[in-house]
Amino acid sequence: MIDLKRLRDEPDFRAGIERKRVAPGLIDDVLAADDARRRLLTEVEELRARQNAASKEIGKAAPDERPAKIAAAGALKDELTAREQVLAEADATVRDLALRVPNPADPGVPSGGEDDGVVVREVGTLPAGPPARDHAEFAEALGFIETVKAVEMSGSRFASLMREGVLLELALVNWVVSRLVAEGFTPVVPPVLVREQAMEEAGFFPTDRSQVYEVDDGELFLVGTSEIPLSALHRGEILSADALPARYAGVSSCFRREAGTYGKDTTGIFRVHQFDKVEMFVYADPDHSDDEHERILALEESIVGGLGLPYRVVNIAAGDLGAAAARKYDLEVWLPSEGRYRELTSCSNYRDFSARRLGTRVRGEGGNRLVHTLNGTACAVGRTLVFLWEHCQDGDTFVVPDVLRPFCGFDHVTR
RNA sequence: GGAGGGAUGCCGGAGCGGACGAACGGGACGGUCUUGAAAACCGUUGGGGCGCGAGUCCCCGUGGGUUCGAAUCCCACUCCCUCCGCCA
Repeated sequence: MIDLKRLRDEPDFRAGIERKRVAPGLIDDVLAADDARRRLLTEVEELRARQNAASKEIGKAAPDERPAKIAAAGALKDELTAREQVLAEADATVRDLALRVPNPADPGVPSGGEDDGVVVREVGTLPAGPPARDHAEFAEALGFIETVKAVEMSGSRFASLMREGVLLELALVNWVVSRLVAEGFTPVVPPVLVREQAMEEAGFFPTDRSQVYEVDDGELFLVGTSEIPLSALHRGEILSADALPARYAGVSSCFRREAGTYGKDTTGIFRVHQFDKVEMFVYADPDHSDDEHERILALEESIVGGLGLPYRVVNIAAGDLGAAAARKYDLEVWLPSEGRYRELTSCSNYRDFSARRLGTRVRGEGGNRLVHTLNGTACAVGRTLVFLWEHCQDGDTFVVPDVLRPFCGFDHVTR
């Protein structure tokens, strides 16, 4: 959620919001509603102060004076109750509006939408042409995935990973996690079922509710990313300054309904309802979150680059950032069968947007401040396999990238 | 799944419906003393909102309720503990 005080006081803050797609008038509506709310608040608090004082006197008063004083206090109370109701409505109005206001885009973020991201750099050499077989065909042929029975039992966008495909998945997870541990990340296998409250506090509800699977009559929800449980790790806490940065590496299955993607990426496992992912999540000191962001980006690059995949880094434009991110980089990898770059990983700086609802702060000299939170994909396993299967094959043979060989125990697969 | 007990500040632990944002102990921090340290002694020590400020309001697991007044009474929920049953 947004900082209303900054929205009120800092023109740049407002400008950053307006660079995202916001309903016209929303910002003015929030400000007006907040103004009304604060006026009511002052009024109610004055009434409360009088009511408190009146009640206190009753306690001290002589027994014969009490009935009159209780009557007077009762009258005050009725007035207070009425005003409190108006205040509660004003509160709700402000909250509803405020929740719709996105985090402002950073000054360094390009303006525009989906097509206006700026390519920061391109790394690696692109293959001359398309692969002998696309990832779906190749992986089916070599027995790495099974889709027919998976679709029969679970529906479209489900697949089984099989044989060496499984060993490759485990190798990827192992390699990536061990790298992150070496970088100071604490590995976590979190719950993938969470309560509605966790979804709300992580900022996924109500916006992305339609993308989420419900379980147990709506008691629990399957997470679409371990960002959700990782963000809950310090909810409501005031961390000591030396606890930051706190870096976590979540390993989990992720579940997404992929509503509204009918017809997109229908073959293979590029886009599925269930996949495994290693996710980075960092709680950072507000003064150093930009450094952390660059650090996460560098890690993502070294992982994708380490696998030998040609990629480019895109500085995502304001309109494409989503509500929470102030800045976001995507790593797009060349997909030979489509002859274009497709998103593999990304990393975002949420600043204090998410921490405000989570209530995660740092203890500091001049008072406690909200932490900044950042997240980034270390390895979206299934999709990484897609790229590897297209880049490291000749039609019948899959060649394992060097870095994974110690983790999977073979260097190629032929069928 | 059934039966009972509990949730208070960094920790432990009190708290007849009015004097409680909360005793007391421990810890931590600052100071005195000391060559240094320990001990002893003195002091400080929760969070949040609104307001230029004086100040004021809110928070004793969470959400409601009763009352002039709730940490204290009532209801619901969550979590923890004990016992029984079941179980990878």
